[in-house]
Amino acid sequence: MKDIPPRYNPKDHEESIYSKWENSGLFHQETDSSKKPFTVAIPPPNITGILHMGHALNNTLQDILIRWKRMQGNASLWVPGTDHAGIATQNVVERSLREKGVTRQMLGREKFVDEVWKWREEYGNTIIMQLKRLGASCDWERTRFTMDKGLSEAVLEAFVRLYDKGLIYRGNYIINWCTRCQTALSDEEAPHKDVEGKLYYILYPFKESAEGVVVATTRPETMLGDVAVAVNPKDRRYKKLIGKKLILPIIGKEIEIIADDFVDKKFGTGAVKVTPAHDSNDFEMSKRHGLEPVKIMRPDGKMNENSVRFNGLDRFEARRLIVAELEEKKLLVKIEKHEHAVGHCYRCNTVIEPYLSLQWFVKMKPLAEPAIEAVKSGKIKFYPKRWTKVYLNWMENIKDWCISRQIWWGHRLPVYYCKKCDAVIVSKIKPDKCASCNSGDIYQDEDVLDTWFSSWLWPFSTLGWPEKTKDLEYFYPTSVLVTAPEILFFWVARMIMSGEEFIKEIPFSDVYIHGTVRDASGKKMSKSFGNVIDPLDIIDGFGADALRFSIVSITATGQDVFLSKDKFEIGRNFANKIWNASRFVLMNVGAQEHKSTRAQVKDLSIADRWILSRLNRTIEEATRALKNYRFNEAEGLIYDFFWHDFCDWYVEMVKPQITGERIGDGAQRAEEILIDVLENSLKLLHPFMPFVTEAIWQNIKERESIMVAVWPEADKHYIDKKIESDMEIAKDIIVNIRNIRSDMNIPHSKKIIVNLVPLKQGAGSVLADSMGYVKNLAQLDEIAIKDAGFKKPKSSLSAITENFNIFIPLEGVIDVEAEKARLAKKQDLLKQQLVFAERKLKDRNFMDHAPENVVKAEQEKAAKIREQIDRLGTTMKDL
RNA sequence: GGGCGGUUGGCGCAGCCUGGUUAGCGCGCCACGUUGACAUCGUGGAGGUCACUGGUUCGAGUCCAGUACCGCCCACCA
Repeated sequence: MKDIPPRYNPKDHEESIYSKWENSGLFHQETDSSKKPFTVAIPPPNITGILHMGHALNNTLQDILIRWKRMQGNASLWVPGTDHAGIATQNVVERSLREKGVTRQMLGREKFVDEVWKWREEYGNTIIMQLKRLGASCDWERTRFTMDKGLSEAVLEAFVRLYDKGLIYRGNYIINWCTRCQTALSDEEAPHKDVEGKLYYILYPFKESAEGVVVATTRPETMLGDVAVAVNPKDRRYKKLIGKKLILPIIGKEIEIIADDFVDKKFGTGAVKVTPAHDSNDFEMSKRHGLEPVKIMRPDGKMNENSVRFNGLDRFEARRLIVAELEEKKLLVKIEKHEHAVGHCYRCNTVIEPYLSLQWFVKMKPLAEPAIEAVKSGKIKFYPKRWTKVYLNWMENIKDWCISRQIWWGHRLPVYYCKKCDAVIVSKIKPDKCASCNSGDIYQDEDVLDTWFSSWLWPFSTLGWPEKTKDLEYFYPTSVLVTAPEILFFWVARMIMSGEEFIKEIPFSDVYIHGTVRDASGKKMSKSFGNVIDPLDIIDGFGADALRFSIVSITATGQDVFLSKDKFEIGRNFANKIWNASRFVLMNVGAQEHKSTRAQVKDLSIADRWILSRLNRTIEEATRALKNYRFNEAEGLIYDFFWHDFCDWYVEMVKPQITGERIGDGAQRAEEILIDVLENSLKLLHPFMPFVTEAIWQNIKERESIMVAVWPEADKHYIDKKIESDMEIAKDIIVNIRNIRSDMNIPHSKKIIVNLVPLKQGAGSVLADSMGYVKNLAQLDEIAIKDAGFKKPKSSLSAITENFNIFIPLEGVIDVEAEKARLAKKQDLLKQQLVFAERKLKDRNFMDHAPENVVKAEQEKAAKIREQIDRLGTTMKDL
C-alpha cells in the first residue's frame, strides 16, 4: 500500500484539497427539481471584517449543516456575501485618508465614495478568503454584496413599496445622534451602558423672589435649552406653583412651571427641567404643552449660538463651566453620585446625544404583526427556544425605525425634492420634473439608508428579488438561519418582517442561535480588550479541522463559549487519531477492493456484530442530534464511537487476525468490516472535519470526493442491545485483569492464566464467543471457565465483576515472597502514618482549637489509611 | 425595574428537553508502557454529598418553587 506518514499534517493537505473542491464545482448548486432544497443564507460579514472566533463558530456550524444535507442528497445551497457596513466602512476609509492628511469633506461626496469602492476592491474580500481557509463550502459563484446592482435595486424597491403603503415617513423627532460619526442612529445602534454619573441639583429662582424650584439633572448643559419646568399635577408640594414663572439661570429667560403626569414625584426633587430638543420625554411633553424646542448644540457636539457665551465649546467642557458658574452663583444645591444607563454609539462608543432632527422612519407596528404571528404559530422556531420570548417581547414593544443616516457610504434614499415647490417625490429613478409644479429643478436627498435596510432583505435579495427568479422560487424560503444573539433585533427580527411584507412568506423556518465567543475569563473577544485568539493562527498551528472540531466540542446548545488556546489540541489530536487509525486500516486491508456486500449476521463474530451495532446506533443518534441542531452532541457521539469503540477496542480485537496468522475466513470478514466502519465513520466525521476526512478518502477512492458520498443511514437490524451488553461483560473482565496486572507490576510480556467462575446462570456461555478477545487483550496464556465448586488456587488474586469471579494464580508469574515482603513494607509505612493521624485526633489541643473542616479532613484521612491497610492485608492473605 | 443564562472531581465543560444501571468527556495529576496505526499514543489509577433549601415521585444531577453568588440582555425616571 501507499506510503502514509504516521502524522497528520494539515498543511500538506488543506490548500490542495480546498482548491480541488472549488474546481470540482461541488460547492455550486443549481435549482434541481429532483431534489429537495436546503438553503442557508450566510450572515454577511462586514467588508471591514477580519475573521474572528465568532465568525469561525458561526460559519463552522453552517458548513456542518450544508455538508451534511448535501450528503443526504439535498440541493444544498449556501449563499455567501458581504455587507457594506455603512458607518463602519466609512470610518475605516476616513481614518486611512486622514493618515494622508485628507478629509472626506476635502474630497467631496463623489470622490470619497470612489475611494471607498477602491478600498473595498482591495480589502473587502479578506474575510471571504479567510472563510475558505476554514473550509466553508459556500457557492462562491453566487457571492453577493449589499451594494451590488441587484441588491441595491431591491433596496430601492423595498423603500418605494413601503413609502407608497404609508409605512415610511419623514419627521422631526428626537433620535440618537453620534457626535463623532455625525449621523443619526437607530435605537439598536445606540446600546445603553451603565455609567457612574452625577445628578446635579440646580435652583431655578422665581421671577419675583430669590426662592425657587430645585430641579435635578444628569446633563446640566442642556439647561440652556430649557423651555419649562414640569411637576406632577398631583404633587402637593408643587400644586400651587403650577403656572408660576421661573428665571432660567445663565440664560435669564422666563419659563413656566407646567404640570404633566409623566413626572415622577419620587425621583430627584419631583421637579424636572424640560428640554425638548435634547430629550425624548421632554420632546413629548413640549408637544403636549405647545412649547417650542430650543436646540443648543451643533451636530458635532459643540454648543451653538443659542448657548450664549458657551457657544463653540464642546458639550462636556460646557457642562464643566456651567456647573462652576452655577456654583459661583450659589444655584448649585448639591451633586449626588448617580448610576444610570447612557447610550453609546455601537461603532465608535461615543456618548450618544438625544437630538432633535429631521429624519426618515419606518412604521414598525404593521410590519411586526405578521412577524409576531409567524413565531407564535410555530412557523418559525428558535433553537434554543428561550429566544422566542426575547424576540416576542421586543416585537411587541417595537418602535419606529430611524433609517436615514448622514453619511456618504450606502444606498442613497430614493427621495427627491422640488426646489421650486418643495414637493417630495419618492421614486426608484430620478424624475425629470416635479409632478405638482412641472419644474425640472429637482434634487435628491443627501442621506443614505441604514445598513440594515439592505441586510433585512438578504434572504431573498440574494436570490434575485425583486425579479421573480427561478432561484427565488426554488430556494426560498431558506431552511435555517444560524446566527449570534447580538443581532437578533438588528437583523433576525427585521428579516422576518421583510419576508412577510415583501414575499408574503417567512424567510426561514428555523433560527439557530449560538453562544457568544468569550475568552477564558468570560470577556467578549474584541480587539480593544486585546484578548483575541486569531482563528488563522489556530488554523496555521493546529489545522482547520482542529479549529472546527474544538470550537464545536465546547459549544453546548446556545451556551456562550469560553476559549483558550489549549482547547484546540483536542481537535488536533483527534484529527491525528483519525489519520492513524485509517493508516492502520489502509496499510493492512486497503489494497483489496472493498466489497459493499456484508456477510450474513450469523456468520459474524461477536466483535463484528458489536462494532456494527455501535456504528449503527451512532449513525442513528448523531443524525438525530444534528436534526435538532445539537452539534456538540452529534460530534461527541461520533468522537466517542470512533476513538473509544472503534480504535480502543475493535481494532485491537481484530489486530491478530489482520496482522498475524489470518486464521480462517474471520480475517476476510474483519477486513471488510474494518473498511466499512472506517468509511462510514469518515462520512459521519466529514461535516465536522472536512479536510482530514477528504485526505483519507482520496487514499481509499481516487476520484470521488467524500463531499458527495451518501450520508449513512442506520440499519436497525444491526443494532443489538444484547450484543452490546455481552461485549461489556468481556470488556469488564479485561479491565479487571489489566487492573491486577497493573497493581502487581506484571509486565505485558508476561503471560498469565485466568480462571473465571460464573456468578450468574448462563454467564459462561455468554462469554464463550469472546474468550479469544479476552485472552488476547489481557495478554493471557490460558483462560478457563470453571464451575461454581472451583476452589481458589494458592497464591492467587481475585476480582469480582457482576458476572464473574476472576482468579489469577500468581505462583511462577511473580516472586510471591518478594511481593509479600514489598506489600508488608508498604503496610508498615501506612500503619505508621495511621499512628500519627490517630495521635492527632486524640490531641485535646488540636481537637479543641482546629476548625471543624480541618478536623473532618483529618478523620477522613485516617479512615482512608485504615481502608488501604485492610486492602493490603487481604491481598497478602490471597498471595 | 423587567427578562434570561450559569453554579457537576484541581481546571474547562457535557449530561437536564424525554427522571431509573456504577454521573461522563477533555486537560492536568500519579504509576506503568517504544507489544510494527498513533507518545498529537496506549494501559491502569486517584479525584465528585451534581451551589443551597424545600417540594413532587417508589426513585431527582435531571421536574417544580424559593435562596445565594456569578454573568448577559432589555428598559425614557430626568
